[in-house]
Amino acid sequence: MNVYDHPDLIRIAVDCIILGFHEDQLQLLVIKRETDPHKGGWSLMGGQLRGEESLDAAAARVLRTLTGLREVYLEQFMTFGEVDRDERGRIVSVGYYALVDYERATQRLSPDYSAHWVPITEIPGLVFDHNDMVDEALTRLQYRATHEPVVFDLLPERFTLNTLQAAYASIFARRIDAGNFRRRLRKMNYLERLPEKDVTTSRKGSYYYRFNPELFAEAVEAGQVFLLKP
Amino acid sequence: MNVYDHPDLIRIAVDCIILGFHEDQLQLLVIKRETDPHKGGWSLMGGQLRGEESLDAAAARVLRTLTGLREVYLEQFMTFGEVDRDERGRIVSVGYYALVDYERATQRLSPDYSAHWVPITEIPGLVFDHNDMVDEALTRLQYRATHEPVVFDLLPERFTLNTLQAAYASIFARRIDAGNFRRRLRKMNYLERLPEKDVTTSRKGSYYYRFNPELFAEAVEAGQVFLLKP
DNA sequence: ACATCTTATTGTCATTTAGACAATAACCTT
DNA sequence: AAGGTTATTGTCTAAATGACAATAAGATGT
Repeated sequence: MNVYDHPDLIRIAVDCIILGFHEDQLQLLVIKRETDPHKGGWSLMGGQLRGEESLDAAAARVLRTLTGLREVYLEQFMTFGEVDRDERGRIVSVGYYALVDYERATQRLSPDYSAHWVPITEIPGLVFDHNDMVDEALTRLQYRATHEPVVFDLLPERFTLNTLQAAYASIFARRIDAGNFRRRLRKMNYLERLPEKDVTTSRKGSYYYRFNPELFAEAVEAGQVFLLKP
Repeated sequence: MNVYDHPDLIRIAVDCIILGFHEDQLQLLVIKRETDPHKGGWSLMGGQLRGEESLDAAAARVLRTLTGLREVYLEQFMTFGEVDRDERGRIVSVGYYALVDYERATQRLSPDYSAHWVPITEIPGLVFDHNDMVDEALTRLQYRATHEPVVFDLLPERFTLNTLQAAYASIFARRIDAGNFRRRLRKMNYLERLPEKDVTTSRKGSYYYRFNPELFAEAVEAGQVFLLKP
């Protein structure tokens, strides 16, 4: 049976705002539409919900199809249901955003969708209501990043505090005072300083750090909350 | 055509967490199911999404059907899509919560659904995943109430600061220091003190206040933000 | 009439946090 | 050894927070 045989039925889709961090900038992964309408237009990666999978599973599948990644941070943020949002018919779309490691995602990227990373400051016009989706996703990310340790999902296992600062600066689109930022970080004893240094950016080099989930769980257990304003 | 003829198709519904404020307590409006499954069980008010209406419109319709109210604060907070969340078949449900004036809603309440208010501290077992929905809605309300002036939608036009404090206390399920709370309120010049007093609770009586949306708009224009932590 | 009670309302104070900025430290280059 | 660059820590002021005390405004009872 083809869903197009029943035009009065409403279909459900899932769209993914896939975010990475590269060159001190938050980056969005977009694909190029292969079919009409809007053939050749920039689009988010999405897919129709299947009968046997949950919404979360559908979002994970869509993400996996494009990037090959599993076990990625995915958060549902909003569902879009305007009647005319998609000229192909009535499609309600559940929006998810994903936080991925840029390098890992780029390595395994499927060649089937003409995917490209675009810096968050230069998002092009996207098809349908996808620009609205991106805006909503970023708003939610800003909230989440201040209350939960999700930024680390954007970074590789080892990162410098400068990189962390740059990630926050990009998420909130504002400059951050390094001194004050580090003062707050110093209270988080689940940030482990590693012996190695990154010497690519300066002669002095800056220490690598690592987010320790076990230590964080202990801190939460002890009543400590993650709070990192920009 | 009957949707049941196509079991592999997924239906979309909208469920409303309708909240009011009464006797110093946040209250939830629940209905009694008239049909199986779970006939006689407590449920949220919901309804299926129609082809010609948006999600927001569907939520407004569902709310209006039960309470007769229009122009109510409604916010979509989460969509629920577990495969087995509803034994009637595959139904994805978009959750909205509504903030209503308890008295107004109670007056116009439809008699068709055996609706009842239950205090938020004594939510009974609800059908399907409706208890999860309520939890999520309250979490979102807590966030929204600290960042936007939505509490006033729960109160009548005129209210005392004690009532306002009680509303916050109930939303956040914790006691609030009256002195500190009022100090923060004093900075909000869009809270108009009226000449009348409420003398039902004390001999001294406490002034009625009113939220002035125009003044608030001006304050926002001037860069002021609403922020009211519990 | 006056002390008294209850509740509303404002004030005080110690502690913490935010934001701007200066000072030091580490390390490489010349 | 000097100088330059960046990482890292420290200082200081203003503002916010939280706990609590103090005052004010009526009405009531004697």
